[in-house]
Amino acid sequence: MAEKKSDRTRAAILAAARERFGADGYERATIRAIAADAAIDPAMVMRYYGSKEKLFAAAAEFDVRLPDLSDVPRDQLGQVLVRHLIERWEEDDTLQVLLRTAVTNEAAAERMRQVFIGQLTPAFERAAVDQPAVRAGLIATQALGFAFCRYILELEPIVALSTDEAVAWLGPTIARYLTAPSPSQA
Amino acid sequence: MAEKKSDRTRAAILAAARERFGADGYERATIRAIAADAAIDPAMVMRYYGSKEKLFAAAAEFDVRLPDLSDVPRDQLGQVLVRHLIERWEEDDTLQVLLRTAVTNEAAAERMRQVFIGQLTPAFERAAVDQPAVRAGLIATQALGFAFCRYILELEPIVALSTDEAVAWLGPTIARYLTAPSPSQA
DNA sequence: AGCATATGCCAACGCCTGTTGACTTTCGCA
DNA sequence: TGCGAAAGTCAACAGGCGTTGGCATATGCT
Repeated sequence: MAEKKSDRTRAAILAAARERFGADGYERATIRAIAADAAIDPAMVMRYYGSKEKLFAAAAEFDVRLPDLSDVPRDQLGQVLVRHLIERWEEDDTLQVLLRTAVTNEAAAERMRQVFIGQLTPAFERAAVDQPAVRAGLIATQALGFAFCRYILELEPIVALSTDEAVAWLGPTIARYLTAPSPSQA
Repeated sequence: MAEKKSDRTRAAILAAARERFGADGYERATIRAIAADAAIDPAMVMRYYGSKEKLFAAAAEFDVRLPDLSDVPRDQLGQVLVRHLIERWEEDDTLQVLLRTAVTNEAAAERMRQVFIGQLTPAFERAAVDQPAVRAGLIATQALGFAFCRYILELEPIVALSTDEAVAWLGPTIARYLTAPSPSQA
């Protein structure tokens, strides 16, 4: 009885929900379509998750899983961080869900803020970085912009980049946002 | 008869449409709400613009209006470009409309691609920049990411930046994307 | 003034949405 | 084998949507 019958249905619903929310955004992803993908009745979605909003909340759970940065050499911080973010991005489509929905859904926006400010800032504090909030914000602009162009807009030159090329291009940017003295020039 | 009565209604509809599309995104911005904002009947919107899609197409017209970059000193390119983009952003909310809608609306996404690849790339070509497409794409990631965090997500540390501070932070990034040799470090 | 045309309003349509409640089937345990 | 609960099905609801066509009003020209 460790695995009940209903658990698999719940999981199927959640997987379908993530796919639809990620592909269509919050409003265009309908309960009916999600249910059809999971091959069950729309009413089951309501029984298991209560409402579309609660289903979304469950589908948008995310942890950026930052590694410990305090023992990384200062001059490799950018590369390490960028590589982690990009790889985290591609192994888990939840961030694509958030990106696609945060634009019109306040709950998604709040969760995104929580990830990028609430999780990045304290990690930077622990790594003894000054002005951790501003730096977290700046890094968010580059990381989210990259994801937006690569996965949502699908700009050809950005889609074409390999992970290594992307790391090589973005690494120095992230590094500078992380370590450069306040408003600086080049 | 240079200015007919209907022209003002058309303009009122377009202004209301821009506001709603920019605030709510494509699907949540309803014809009825736009018409209410413009203080006219929903049927008028159809009469003047034919359909919601065509209204959107009219509301999302945008030109990035890049200045001529060929006579700007190489070491000021980043600052100049960033300042232009940010100021262009804030004087015209059409880009916010695009940003809010490109996520779920293919027409908006296509227009955004046209702006950032179709307008940036040839300008870089004229300024004798090598690999203009990749560089345009990279600059798009940083510019759009900044706008996304500042105007859509409203991340506090990014919202709090003044224009000058933003230029100081992003300028070197854009400059590097514009001039650094291919995949580089530092 | 009188008429044609431009402008605007109203009511309704067909469709799709999230959500609900009642009903049927399946399963696990005594 | 029975019985109760869990799991799944079905049809319908109320409301919002884009869109349409018919009708009233205002406008401008002769």
